[in-house]
Amino acid sequence: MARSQSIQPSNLEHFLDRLTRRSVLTDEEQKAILDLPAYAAQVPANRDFVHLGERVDHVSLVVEGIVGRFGQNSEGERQITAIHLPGDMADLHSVVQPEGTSALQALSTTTILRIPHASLRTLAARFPAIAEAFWRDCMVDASILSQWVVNVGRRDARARMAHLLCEMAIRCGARDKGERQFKFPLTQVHLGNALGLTCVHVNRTLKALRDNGLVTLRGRTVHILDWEALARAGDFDPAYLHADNDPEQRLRIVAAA
Amino acid sequence: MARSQSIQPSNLEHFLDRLTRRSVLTDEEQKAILDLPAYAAQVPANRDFVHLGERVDHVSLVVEGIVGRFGQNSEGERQITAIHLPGDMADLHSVVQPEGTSALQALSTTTILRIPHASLRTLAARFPAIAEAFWRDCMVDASILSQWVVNVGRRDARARMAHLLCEMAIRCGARDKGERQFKFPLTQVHLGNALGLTCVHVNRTLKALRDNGLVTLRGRTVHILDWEALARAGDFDPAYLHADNDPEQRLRIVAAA
DNA sequence: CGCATATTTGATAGATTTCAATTTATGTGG
DNA sequence: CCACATAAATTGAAATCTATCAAATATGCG
Repeated sequence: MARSQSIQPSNLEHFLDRLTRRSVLTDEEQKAILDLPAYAAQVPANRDFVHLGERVDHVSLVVEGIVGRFGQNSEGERQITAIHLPGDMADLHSVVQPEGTSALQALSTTTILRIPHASLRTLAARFPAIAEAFWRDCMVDASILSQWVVNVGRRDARARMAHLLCEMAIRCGARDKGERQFKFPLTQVHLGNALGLTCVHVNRTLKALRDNGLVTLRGRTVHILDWEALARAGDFDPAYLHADNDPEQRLRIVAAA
Repeated sequence: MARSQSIQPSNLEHFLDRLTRRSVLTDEEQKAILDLPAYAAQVPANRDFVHLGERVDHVSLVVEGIVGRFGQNSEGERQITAIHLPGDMADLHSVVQPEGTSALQALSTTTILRIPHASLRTLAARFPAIAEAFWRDCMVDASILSQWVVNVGRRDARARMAHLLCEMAIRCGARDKGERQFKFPLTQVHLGNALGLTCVHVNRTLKALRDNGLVTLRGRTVHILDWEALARAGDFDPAYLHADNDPEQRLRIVAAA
């Protein structure tokens, strides 16, 4: 089982960055977030650390590695519904809705920070602007989820794969022009679970993309050889990620104290 | 174009019901919600009333009819990502994230109430518990969306259809034992857009379900002939709808004023 | 080095789409 | 209430995409 230990909350900074990219928080509010109690845990690849139907009393912040949120059908076949990278709260929604209807799985060796609901709720109650930032953060995830449905429902295997790789490139911060590369340690089984495909077909789809000179996936890293072509193949428009760091776009409903 | 007029906010009661089924609100908070300004509009079937990429300054509450939220691929093929019934706020998320990445379409002749973001934000800022209830409501939608991915990604056409019809039966309140029926005025094209199938295959799938004595869809109403068998065929577990009306399960983080 | 896991490939079956046509409902004006 | 126009539902045949099954090869890890 995953072991826990109390640590300094310095890794909360990454999460705070994520929040302040889209929401406006005062220094006091930001400090309050950094002061949250957090308990680190190592999770080996392919381990489920939140199970289907489990009611949790904490959220899981991804510090290192990759986490998949998933549901499954009656035959136990998994469908990954979200991929969470370092800095993401994998289940922030559980703060207001702790009865879980999906589960969390480490897709690679992962470090998470567990943060008690109780602490987050105290914070949200004391600082309405933090509750607002949490809400907004959940809505960004929902926006991504919504595109996920479009991807799985209305694109063929090639376009699905291209779209996912484009999304991951942006979210992993690989935004340089020309050749981009980023670490992405998923197996082809994981990719199949994410895209609603079998791993055999994932393999063939990747081969086709590789043969076309669009992208290679070797070992644990993705090399994007032709970003324009990949984005076209995947019908990719990054607007839904709300990743542009424009301070003008940041919102705050609640007045500062 | 849809015409607007100011009306009494009595139709907000249905929305308030939806909120208080899962959140705890004081009388004052409830009254504040009912006092929201609202502008009614009629929308004919198949009209888009929020367009892709549009930035809205109001939310749309469904009063009558059925609304679909959708995205689309580069060829304009639509994928419905959520179906909203009377009492649902189709885009409550836009309060904290107004840049839209999906659009709204009337799936049948529909009446909506437009409620300005400004009013909702004032309310959320003044009553943190209302912001919390809004957040929670959005999370219920996200939970449904998550299952939608599982449905489209990991079930065949028959199971997909069965699952959707089960979900709609519950959400339409058709919970009587034995034969259930409910109004569901979608065309087979709409069903295809919801399920990631062509309308031709929708037709064949419905025929198969009908021939098996599970369900019929005639005119604008669904008759469920064998609920158990349909739920089994659709691999349906209603937990994700969070529809059980157990007062014990209602949450409130924020202290009452 | 050797086992376990992951990737790759081939052949075949099955599911879904596409294209095209026909039939059936639905609504509207006379 | 009927005739008409339109939208929706239905059906068939062929093409395409994806899954399934089975096996071989590669890779990583202790």
